[in-house]
Parts: sequence; structure tokens; C-alpha cells
Amino acid sequence: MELSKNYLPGEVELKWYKHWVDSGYFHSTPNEKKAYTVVIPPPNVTGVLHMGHCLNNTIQDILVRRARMQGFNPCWVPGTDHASIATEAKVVAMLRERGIAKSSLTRDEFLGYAWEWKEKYGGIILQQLRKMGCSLDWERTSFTMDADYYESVIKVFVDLCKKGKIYRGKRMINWDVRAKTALSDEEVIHKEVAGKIYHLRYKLDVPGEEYITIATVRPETILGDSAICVHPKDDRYKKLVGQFAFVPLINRRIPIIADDYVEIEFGTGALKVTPAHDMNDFILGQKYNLEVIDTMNDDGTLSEAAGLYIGQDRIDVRKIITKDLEATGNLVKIEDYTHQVGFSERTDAIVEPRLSLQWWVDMKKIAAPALEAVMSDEISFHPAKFKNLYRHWMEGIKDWCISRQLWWGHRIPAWYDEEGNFYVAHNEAEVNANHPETKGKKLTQDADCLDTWFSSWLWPFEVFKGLSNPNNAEVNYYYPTSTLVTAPEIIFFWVARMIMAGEEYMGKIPFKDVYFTGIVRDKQGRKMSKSLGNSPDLLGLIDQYGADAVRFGIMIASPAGNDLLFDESTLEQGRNFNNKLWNATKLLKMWEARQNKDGAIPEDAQFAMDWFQAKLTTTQNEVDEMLKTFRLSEALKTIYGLIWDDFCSWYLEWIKPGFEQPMHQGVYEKTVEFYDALLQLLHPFMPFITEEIHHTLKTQTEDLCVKLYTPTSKVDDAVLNAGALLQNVISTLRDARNKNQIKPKDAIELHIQTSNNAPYQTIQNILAKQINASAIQYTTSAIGSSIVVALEKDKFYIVADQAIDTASLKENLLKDLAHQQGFLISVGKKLDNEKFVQNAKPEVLAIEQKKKADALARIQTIEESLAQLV
RNA sequence: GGGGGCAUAGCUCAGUUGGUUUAGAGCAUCUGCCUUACAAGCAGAGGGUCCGCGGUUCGAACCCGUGUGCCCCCA
Repeated sequence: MELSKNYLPGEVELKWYKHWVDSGYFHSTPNEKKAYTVVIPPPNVTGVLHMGHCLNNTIQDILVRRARMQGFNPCWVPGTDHASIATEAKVVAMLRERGIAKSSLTRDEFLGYAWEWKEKYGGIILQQLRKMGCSLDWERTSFTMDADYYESVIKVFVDLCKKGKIYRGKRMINWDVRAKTALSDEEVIHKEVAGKIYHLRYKLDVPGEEYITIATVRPETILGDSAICVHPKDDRYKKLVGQFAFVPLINRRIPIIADDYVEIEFGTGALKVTPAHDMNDFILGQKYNLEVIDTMNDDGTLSEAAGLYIGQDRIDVRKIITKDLEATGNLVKIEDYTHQVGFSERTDAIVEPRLSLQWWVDMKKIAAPALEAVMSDEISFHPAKFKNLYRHWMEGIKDWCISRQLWWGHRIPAWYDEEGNFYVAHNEAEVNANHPETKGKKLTQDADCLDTWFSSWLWPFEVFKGLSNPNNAEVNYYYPTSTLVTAPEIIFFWVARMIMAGEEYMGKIPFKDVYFTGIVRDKQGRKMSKSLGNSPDLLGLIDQYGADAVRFGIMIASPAGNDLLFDESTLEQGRNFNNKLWNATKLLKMWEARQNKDGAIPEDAQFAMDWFQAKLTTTQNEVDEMLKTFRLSEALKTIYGLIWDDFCSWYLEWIKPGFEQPMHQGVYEKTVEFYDALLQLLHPFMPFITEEIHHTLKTQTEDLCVKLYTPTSKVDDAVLNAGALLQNVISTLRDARNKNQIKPKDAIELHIQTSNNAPYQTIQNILAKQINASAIQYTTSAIGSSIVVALEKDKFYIVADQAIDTASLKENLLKDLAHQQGFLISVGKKLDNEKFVQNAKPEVLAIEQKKKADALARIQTIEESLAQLV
């Protein structure tokens, strides 16, 4: 079979993914093996694959594939989140394009369109995950609005109400005037905005005093003012406290109060208090029992209560009222002022603080066990630094507003009678049963839906129907899950709440390890986002480089818990690595055709094999350890180095036969075995190419995907050291050749001066091949007209048909000498220090003494070499 | 304003309870090679005030304090 010049990923990837799925390798059912469960952080049903997903799911796939090869029964559950706000926005936009206004539809009609949209466009992302090679169990795809799942969400709501952990309350909330919904704090994005601060004077109802001047960034809200507040220690205003002033334009008489909340230095030191439209003012209003005047409608226009500008948008009103205030002489001045403004994460509308009757989860009542689980390391965070962040948030936790003014989602199971009483139950019949007085009365269900996170917090157990079908065999087998892989930005939205729900409903934590990925940023360190347009087209990249190369590129640059700056050059590196693997395969296939069964395995090849076996085992153990501690990026780097440097650059060159010479069968077969072991180690990271080469090398009885990885035995350190010596000698002599401008094609003669020939004799054939030496001899004295190189305690003389550059040779030796002498001094300082000798551990002392002896020996070798040069 | 994190080579990062050579890797750079798997390659090299200052210690990239700069979360 002729292999192509370069590796071509396209067809290979399609072929193997289909084969894996058809073979049922990704499907899991409970069995006698140990489960390794991962639930995917469900992407929004509206989502398309981006770099964040790519990183996140590559990591999960690495863990899951590794577990599969280690003999676990892995189950990686796919699914999507109904994403109430995002999906509803998409559907509204689609309807608008068709000329249909949401307001013209009934709830059921709208939901009809929404489901239609979901079936047609939703979940594209799940198809895209297949392209990446993700070994998800596709027979278990879940959706947060599946019928059972929906029931469970309702059940949890009713249950928490019964337990008094959900309440209904009027609170200041973040209002999205475009989506006409409340937002949780986490859905508000604060941005710095260049605005203005307006100084306005209010006429005083005090004889002899004319005005008091306040400073505000929101002049349009003065119509809702119900007080002016100053600091009690502010001498400028002391005499005014307890007096009254008039709100300009409408002449409402409001009190002047004092509270140390006010900053004396800020603005004029006098604050207008608008309890209905500012979080802090609301708190002040409650404290001083001030009137709450809600001057805004739910669409951001001014309400009847404002008295003026009714029906006009608050942003337009700001301009108009400024002019009117100027006309009446109430405007003192306008200054530039930069401040934080909240924007809706979904609609980008300026968020308005607004009073509203909403449903809340009393977080203090459910947070304690979830905090304890993480602080006691029952759940481990990787990296651990996120523990602090988590503790801080959990200790200062605030109640969770869970109602959203949307139709797409889980409708709140509360019914109101005409007197405004409300009843929570699974359905209307249950309301009637529990409250006989409601029979025959007209009941109306709450129009709102629950926050999306109120359903996704059940994900780790409800994907196994842990709540809709309690104690079923699957949830008992798969729950708690093993590892959660997610972005640190949703530690509070999702991770913390899943832990709470797990404790509350399963009585068990939902996962043992949480691996926080970094955030994917562009080369300039900016977060990837649609608006910046700096998010690359992932499927295009997969087409261009291959899925394995994309996986490689994103993992190699991805230190645990640190953000990664995405740069396409790492994908190129991944593609080059594919090609390297492919070319090594081509080399082996060439050797396969030229085997020789006669005689024993040559001594130098045997040495190379022993060395690589030891190297492989050592590295396998290192990689095991790294993966156990979630250092995935380091593990990949280690495997990359093992394959490229140790296997390809050293080992294959060492066993390479002369031109068109055969290779001993024993060597060939062992080499194929080595390569297969390397492919297995790499498989979780780069599944496609490894599977392909696994089958190209020879006829296999099983697929690499499910081949069990067996832990390896002990390592022979002596052979590792011998290999390191050989590498060191080769590199040093190649450097000497280079520096003396000996052409690669020109052969040299090498004379070694050493007190112990033995270590060199086993490796001398390889050495000769690697430095292009026609002969290697041993000598007890200096060789004239040669290039001398000092290494350890030994000297090497290179004889070549080449003028010797004594000057550069001398320079190199002197440089080395200076280094060794400097080193000797630093070691000497320690050893001459009595306190060091007294206090240091014996093994540390021994090391220092050996360092000193080695340095002295090396200095002697170098000095002798220098002497010979003159 | 409150909290958390980071600072090591041009870039991205390792550096595992303070001592295994006056700090390592990959990428990038430079030099020489179209050497019979691979120029998407091979061989080799150069490159660092471990952010500044102070302290603890026989010994600090590592521990403590402080300053500076950057990032994130919350208000």
C-alpha cells in the first residue's frame, strides 16, 4: 500500500467516527465495571460551536477516552439547555422577520413557533461535537425541557415552596426593558460609560434659604424623588435637615434627611433619593419610610405616576428634561462623568433598577452544605485557587431571583384567584384538592417562567431521571458523576447551584472533581465574542487542519485554570505533528518490507531498544501522574516530546539500517510495539490519527479506542543513564563539527581518551553513525592536529580534512572553564559555611560535595585540553 | 468601594512541602544542511536583574512584608 506524502485527515476522521459509533463504543449501560461519569455542560440549544466549547469538550473527551482505556465504564452524557432568554429572543426575531409580533400571539401559539424553531435549528452544536471526535453517548441526549425533566423542575419548585425555601417578594430587580424581563445580577454586564453629571437646584421650603443643589447622573428620575439626603456631619447642610424642598417642574414637597450613607466629598454632598429606581435609594427609602414612586413602565417609558413626559422613553426624557430644567433655572451645570452602567447580557439594553414582585430562592437556607462540601475537599477544585472565590461568594450569598417574564421555559406552577391569593401546586387540580375553597373560582396561572439555571442545576442527576424516577438503577450507578469540566465564569450560576441541588435532592454531592478551564482569548488577550468578531470559525479550522490538530493546538496552549491566548500557529504545530506521525509510519512500512531474520539482534540495536523501553516506561508513569492531577497540557507536551524527540529523532535514527540494508525482524517488531504504545498514550488527545496508524501498522484484533492500557513495570536507570550519555556525546560532537564547519557529508575520525572504555564500547556503532565517523579509536594521549572537546572527565579528538580553527576552539574551552570556575566558587561558598555544614540535611551535603568534585575534575580536563592546544 | 488572581527567555508557560549543577520546555529567532520517513523537515546555537525594595534563613524564583503594573468577579 502506497501511503500519501502528507497525512490527510478529512476522510480518516469521518471513517473512524462512524466506526466508533457503529461499534457502540460510546454507549454505556450499567455493568460490573466502575463507572466514570461526565455530564456535558449543556450548551444553549441556540448555540454554535465556538472556541470555548472546543476547549471544554476536548478536555472532557480526553478524560473520558482515557477512562475507557483504563477499563472504566465511561458515560459522557450530551444534551442542550433550553436557554429561555436567548431562545425566546431568537424566536421573536424570527417572527419579526415573518412580520408577526409576539404580542399578537397567544402563549400557546408562540410556544408552537418556539418548538418549531427548536426542532429545526436547535442542537446544531451536537452535530458539531461529533466533528471534534467527542465520544459522547448519543443514545442519552437530554434536553432541559424534555417532558420528564420539565416535571422535575416543577416538582423542585413546589417542594422548595413547601419547605419555605422559595418566597414571593417585592424587591429591586434588574429590569431589561427590551426583553421586558427581570435579570439576575449575573446577567447584567457593567460597562464604563462616558456620561454627564447634572447639578440641579431644588427650591427650599425654608425662610431665608433659596436652594439646595444636588448632583445626579439621571435627571429624568427626579419625578420619582421622595427625599434629599445629606451626611449628618456635613456642616453645609446641618441646618437644613428636617426641612423640606420642592422637586423642580412638579413642585412635590419632599423632606431633607440625614444618613451617613452619603459621601460628603461626592458631587455637592446632597443626594436625591428615588426609591423606585435605584438600589441604594430603595434601601434608604425603607429605612426612612419614604414614598415609593414608580415613574417607569415596563418598556422603559415614563408612567402616569411621573406626571410629565408620560409615554416617552426615559433616554429621550433625559434630554428633554435637561432643557426644561435649564429653562426654569434649576440646572446649575453639567460636567463630564464616567461611571458604571449595567447592560443586559442578552439584549444589550441599559438595565433599569425596578421594583417588582418576583419569586426568590432563599439561598441561605440551602447554601451551607454546598459550601462545606468544597471547603472540606469532598469536592476538589482544579486548580484549587477557585476555592477562595467560591467561599467568598457562598458566605455572602444573596437570594436568587428565579422568575423571568418569558414564555419559553418552565412555567411557574402558581395560581392566583381574583382576590390576589396565590397557591403553589403541580397543577390546577392539585390546587383545588389542597384548597377546597378555590373550587369553582376562576384561577389564573402565573405567566412567568423560571430562570434557565433553575433547570440546569438538576442536570447531573436528572439526565439519569434521578428525580422523575427516583432511585432507578441508572442514577444509582452513574451518580455522583466523576468530573465536571466547566468555565470559571459560571462557578456561581451553575457549579455552586448544582452542588446545592445535589445535596438537597440526592443527598449526595453531584461530582468529585471540578476542572475549571481557562477562558479562550484572542492573541491580544481580548475575550472572544461575537461583537468583536474575533472568534474564529471552528469548523473551518477543522477542515483546514484536521480535528486532531485543532485538539492538539488548543490543549498545548492551555495551562490548567489559566486563560489561553488562542493563536492559529499552535494548530499548525498540531498539523505538523500529524505529519510527523505519518512519516514515522511511512518509515516503518518501508522497513517492514525489508526484514532479515538471520542471526541475533545486533548489540547496538539491542541497546537502543533497551533504552527506549526504559524511556517509554518512565514517561508513561509521568503522564499517569500528570493526568491524575489534571495537568493535561503538560501531559500532552510530554507525550509530544517523547514521540518527536526520543522516538523519532533518537531511537529511530539509532536503529536505522544503512542504505537499503535490511532490518532485523526482532528489532522491527519491537519498534512497531513501541510505536503502538505511543499511539495509545496519545489517543485520548488525538483520537483519529492514532486509530488510523494503529491499523496501518499491522492487522489489529481490536480498535485502539477500546484497547486497555496496562500500567508498566519498573525502569532500568543504568540504561537510561547510558542513553543520556550517548545523547550528550553526540550533541557535543555535532556542535564541535558545526563550529569547525565540517560539512555533514564529510566523515571524521574520532579518538576517545578515557579512563573507562566500557560505556563507549556498547554505544560506539550508534555514535559513529550519528556523528558520521569512519572510525572510533581509544587513546591514552593527546592526538595532534585534531579538534579537542572536553566532556565530563573525558576528552574527544576529532580528526578531519579540515583546517582547525584553534582560536574558536580555545574560546569555547575558556568559556566553559569560566562557567565551571564560577560554579565551583558558588559550591565552595556553601561548603565553607560552617552553618550550612551543620544545618543542611546529609543528602544535601553529599550532593554539594559531589558537585565540587565533579567541577574540579571538569576544570582539570578543560585545562589539559587548553594546554594541548598551544 | 469590597474580594480574588497573576507577574520567570521575544511569545505562551513549567518549576511538585526552600538545597539534583549561578533556572527548564515549546513556539519564535539565528547558523549550517534539499542526509536514502518527513524542508509541514534535520543538526546545532544564542537568548533570563525569576517585576522593584525590604525581611526570615546556613541557603529564596519558591516563605513573609511592602511598592508597582496587569487581569477577573462583585457593588
